[in-house]
Amino acid sequence: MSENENIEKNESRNFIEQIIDKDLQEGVCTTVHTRFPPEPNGYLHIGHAKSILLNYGLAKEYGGKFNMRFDDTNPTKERVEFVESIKEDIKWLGADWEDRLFFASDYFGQMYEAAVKLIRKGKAYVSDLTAEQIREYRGTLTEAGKEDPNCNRSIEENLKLFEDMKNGVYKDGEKVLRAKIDMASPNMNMRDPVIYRVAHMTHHNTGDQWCIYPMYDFAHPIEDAIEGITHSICTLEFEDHRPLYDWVVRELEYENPPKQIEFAKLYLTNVVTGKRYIKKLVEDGIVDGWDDPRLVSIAALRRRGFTPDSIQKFVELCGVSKSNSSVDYAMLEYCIREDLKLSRPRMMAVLDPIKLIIDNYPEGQTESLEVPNNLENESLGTRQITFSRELYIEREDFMEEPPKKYFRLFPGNEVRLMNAYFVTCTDFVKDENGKVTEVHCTYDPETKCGSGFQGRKVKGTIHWVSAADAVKVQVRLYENIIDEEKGVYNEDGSLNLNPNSLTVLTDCYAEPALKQAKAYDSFQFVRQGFFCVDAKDSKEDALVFNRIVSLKSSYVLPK
RNA sequence: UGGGCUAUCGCCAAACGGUAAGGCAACGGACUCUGACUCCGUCAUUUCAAGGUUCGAAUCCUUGUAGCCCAGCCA
Repeated sequence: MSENENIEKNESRNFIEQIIDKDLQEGVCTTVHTRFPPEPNGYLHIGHAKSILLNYGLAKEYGGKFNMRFDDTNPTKERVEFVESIKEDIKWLGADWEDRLFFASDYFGQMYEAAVKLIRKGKAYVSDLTAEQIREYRGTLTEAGKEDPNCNRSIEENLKLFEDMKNGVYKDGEKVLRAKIDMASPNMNMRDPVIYRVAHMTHHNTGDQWCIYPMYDFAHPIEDAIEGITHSICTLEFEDHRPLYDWVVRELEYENPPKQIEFAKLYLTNVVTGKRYIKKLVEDGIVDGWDDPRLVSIAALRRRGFTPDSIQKFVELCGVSKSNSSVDYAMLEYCIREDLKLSRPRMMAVLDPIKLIIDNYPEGQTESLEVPNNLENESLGTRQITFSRELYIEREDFMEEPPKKYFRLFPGNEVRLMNAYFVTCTDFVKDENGKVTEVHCTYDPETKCGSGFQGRKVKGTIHWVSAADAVKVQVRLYENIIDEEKGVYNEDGSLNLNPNSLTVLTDCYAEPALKQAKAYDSFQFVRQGFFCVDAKDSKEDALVFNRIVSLKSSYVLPK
């Protein structure tokens, strides 16, 4: 049992694992069966990933099962488009529901029967009250509610009325079925909650078969019980609903009652997940869709270049608890760097080019150099790159008047061109605006990479691409979409946006091997960061790279 | 101010009456054909506060304080 192994390894177990351990030990259950139950009313984001991976991970850890279930009990909000995108995202994350893909709507018949059972037990009644009246009768946080005038209808009358509801006799809102619990409960959820409402609406799954739909609080425990879910894991805001969840399970007399456990949602600092905010960002043209790489929807993370493994690792690192918290975005960055560091080729690309001319390198001459794709991972093999007289280097790798501790190119200084030769800066050219347009240098043929040259050392190594061979690409740099200084929201409730969240560089040069790159392929651009071919905008002859994350750096260029 | 929940390092998070793990971030230093990586070191005498019980308290008790959630025919 992996469960015992974990205990022996003395790994600290989160509070949910501790509950499950205890349940297993005490025979409350003999297996573990979890589920991820989204309503198909939007796109999944990083917060959902935590829930998905938690539920899936628990099932795997205990040798149990994991179900995929769409909680589609409210046709006004749900669309097939979302069920498809959700399935795609979950598969991509790696959570495998095998053959257990379910819909709450598959159980509408059983839910109807369950409601009838409650009526027969005198535990539910049909109410004529309007929505406003129900609200008034409910009381407030500090005052008890009042009895519904219909709460003492006979069982026969309730049965008839409920059947009429089902048969379309009533218009939307005209009648509801309420559970008969306690109008004076300090828990608002227990004040005779509505469990069925009339809604003449076409359902994405059941079409026009039903005109009454169960409410979440009634439907969810039934769904869990039918599927044999042992541990129904949800987020903190449902804590107050647990007494109702337990009430439904008890009144319906399920044999192996599922247990609801609540955990704290995952929040990331300075990100936007609210549907209405993202909708506005899309409408305002600030982002180019729900999968804009600055967003944290699963689709956006995928497009940005995050990997399922990096997200899995991130979720693990965050842990599971009951305290509301907000995890630093840096933790996510750490996880993706960890994943790509050894697994991706390290290529050279110049994002802000300036020409470097090697005056003592013969005009027209080129040479091919074999370079490893990843010095720390030999299995990635090698590739050929072309060296020539005219190269591009980063503009910030040259300074006319360098500050202290500047190891790069400046007049008289020698640096290493990565994978090639040492060069010494001899001169530079400026245009009429004083902008440097080219840098001149000489190279030392003895210092060739791989020659074993030990004569002297240089402090700086810079990257480059051969001007004649380079492929011109577009690179998009991202920053937090939120301006970190002042937090996510402005005083008026609008988003506090970072105006520099997107930088598009159209004049970048990459080494020719990158021409082969396909959508979602990712690389390290040496000294720059990790980059991923944009799946939406990149074309074979017009490559677009997203910067997934920069490399860490302890050096800041003085400005 | 009715009910429910939560407070442990800048950010996550262990510890379950036996003397504050770990990770991220940060900061030193070593190494380096990436100012990266790696390595080594530093980073809570104290757990929201104040009292109390105990040989011993982050853990138990008392009284406070702060934050989150609940008055949908949403989930």
